[in-house]
Amino acid sequence: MPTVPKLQKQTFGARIADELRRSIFAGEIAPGSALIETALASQFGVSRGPLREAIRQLIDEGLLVQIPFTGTHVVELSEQAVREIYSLRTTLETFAFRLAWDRRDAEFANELKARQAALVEAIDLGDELECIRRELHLHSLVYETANHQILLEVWNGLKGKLQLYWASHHMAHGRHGPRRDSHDSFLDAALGDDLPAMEIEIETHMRLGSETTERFLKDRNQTA
Amino acid sequence: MPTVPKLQKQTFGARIADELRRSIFAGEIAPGSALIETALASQFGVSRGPLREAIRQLIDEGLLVQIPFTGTHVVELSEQAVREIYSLRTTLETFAFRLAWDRRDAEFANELKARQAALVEAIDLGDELECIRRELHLHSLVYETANHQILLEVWNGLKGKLQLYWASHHMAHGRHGPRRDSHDSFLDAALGDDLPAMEIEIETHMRLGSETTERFLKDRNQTA
DNA sequence: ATAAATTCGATTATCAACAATATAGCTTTT
DNA sequence: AAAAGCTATATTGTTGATAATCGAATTTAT
Repeated sequence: MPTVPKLQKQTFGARIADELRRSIFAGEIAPGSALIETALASQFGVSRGPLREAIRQLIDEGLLVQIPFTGTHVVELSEQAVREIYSLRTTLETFAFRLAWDRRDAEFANELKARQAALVEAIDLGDELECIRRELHLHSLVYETANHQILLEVWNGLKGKLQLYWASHHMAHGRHGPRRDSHDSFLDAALGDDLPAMEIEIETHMRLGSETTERFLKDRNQTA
Repeated sequence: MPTVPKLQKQTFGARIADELRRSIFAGEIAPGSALIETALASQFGVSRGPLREAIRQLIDEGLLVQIPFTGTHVVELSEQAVREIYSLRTTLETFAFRLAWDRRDAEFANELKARQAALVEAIDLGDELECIRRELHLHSLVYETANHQILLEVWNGLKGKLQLYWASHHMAHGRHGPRRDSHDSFLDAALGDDLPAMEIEIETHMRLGSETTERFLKDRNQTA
C-alpha cells in the first residue's frame, strides 16, 4: 500500500462526479431538483453503476441528499445551514491562519497576490461564477499552507457547499456587489505581522458573507 | 423532499457499512489489511454492488483508503495524522462548548452525568473497546447540544478515526491506564460556570490523548 | 363528498456476467 | 547476476437485466 499515490487511470465514477459537481456549481441543476439515475447515465454515456458511485460521492460532499428507494436531490439552502457554514468557517479559518502564520514565506506572499489578482480580474470581467471559484481558491491557500491534511479535507467539504450556495445566489440575484475593498484588506492583513488583526479580519469577512447570503435566502423564501 | 427523514427500509449497503465499521473498530480487520470485494460479498451473503457502496461510505468516513484498480485497505496510523486529529478536535470542541454553553440545562447535566457514569462503569469492568465508545459518546453530548448540524457531521467523521486509532492502540497495548481522574475534572468543568476554565480543560484533555497515542505509535514503529 | 384501499407507472436497489487493470513471477536479454 | 520484457492470475471496474419499492392517480366503500 504505497503512501505516495501513483498517477493512475481515473475511474468513470470519479470523472462523472467531477462533471456533475461542475453542473451543480454552474447552476445547470438547480437546488431541490431531482437526479434520475437512468437519465443521467445515458446522458453521460455510462451505466448506472459508475453513476451511482458519482452520486454517492457528491452525497458525502454534502451536495446531494438521498432517500432510499425514493430519489436523490440537490440540497436546498436553509438560513440555518448558511449560518452554520459561516460560523464553522470562521473557526476553521482562524485555526488555519494560526497554523500557517509561521510558515508564510516569499512563495506564500507571491501566490497569495497572484490569486488575489486573479480574483480581481474575474470581478472586473463580471464573470460571477469564476469569481466564486477564485475567491475560494484564494482562501484555500491558507489551508494549504497550514500543512494539516484533515483540516484541508474538512475545508474542501465546506468549500463545496459554499460554492453551491453562492452559485444559486448568483442565479437568482446576479452580481454580489463590490467586493474588492473587502479582499484588499484581507490581503494586507494576511501579509502583515499582526495575527490578532488577521483574526478580526476573518470574523468581519465571514460576517459579511453570512449576512449577504442570509439576506438572499430571506428574499427568496418570501417571494416563493 | 421532506426535511424530516422518514423511517424507511435500510439499504443493504448501509447495513453492511455498519457491520464493516464495527468489525474495523473491534480490530477484527487490522489497519493496513486489504479488503477484497468478492470475499466480503460472499461473506455477507450479498452481491458486490451493495458491498462496494458500503466500502465507498467507509472511504468517505476516512476509515478506508482506495487505489483505483488496485485495492482497498484499512487506513494506517501515522503520528502526523494523530497530531492533526487532536489539534483539530481541540479547535472544534472548544467551538462546540462555546455554542453549547448557554444551552446547558438540567437535562444536559443529567445526561452528561449518565454518560460519565456509563464510562466509569466500562472502565471498572475493564472492557476497553466499550470504554472507547462511551468516552466518545460522552464528548458527543457537547456537539449535540451545540445545535450545529454541520459541526456534528465533522465531529462524527473525526470520531470514527479516533475510534479506529484507539481500537488499534488497544489491540497492541491493552489498557490505556487510569483515566477516571481526567474525566472527573472534565465533568466538573462542563457543569461549572467558567468557560475559559473549560477551554483549558479541553486543551489539557486533548494534549493527554494526543501524547498517549503518539507514544504508542512511536513504540509501534520502532518494534516494526 | 370524503376517506380508505388499490392499481399502475416510474425509479431505485440488487444481481450475475463481462471487460479492464495491476501485480507478481517467470523468461529472456545484456 | 541484474534489468527489461512478457505472461498468468487475481482483483477491481463496468454493464445490462431483474427485483423491490415508492408515490400518485384511480377506484371503491361509507
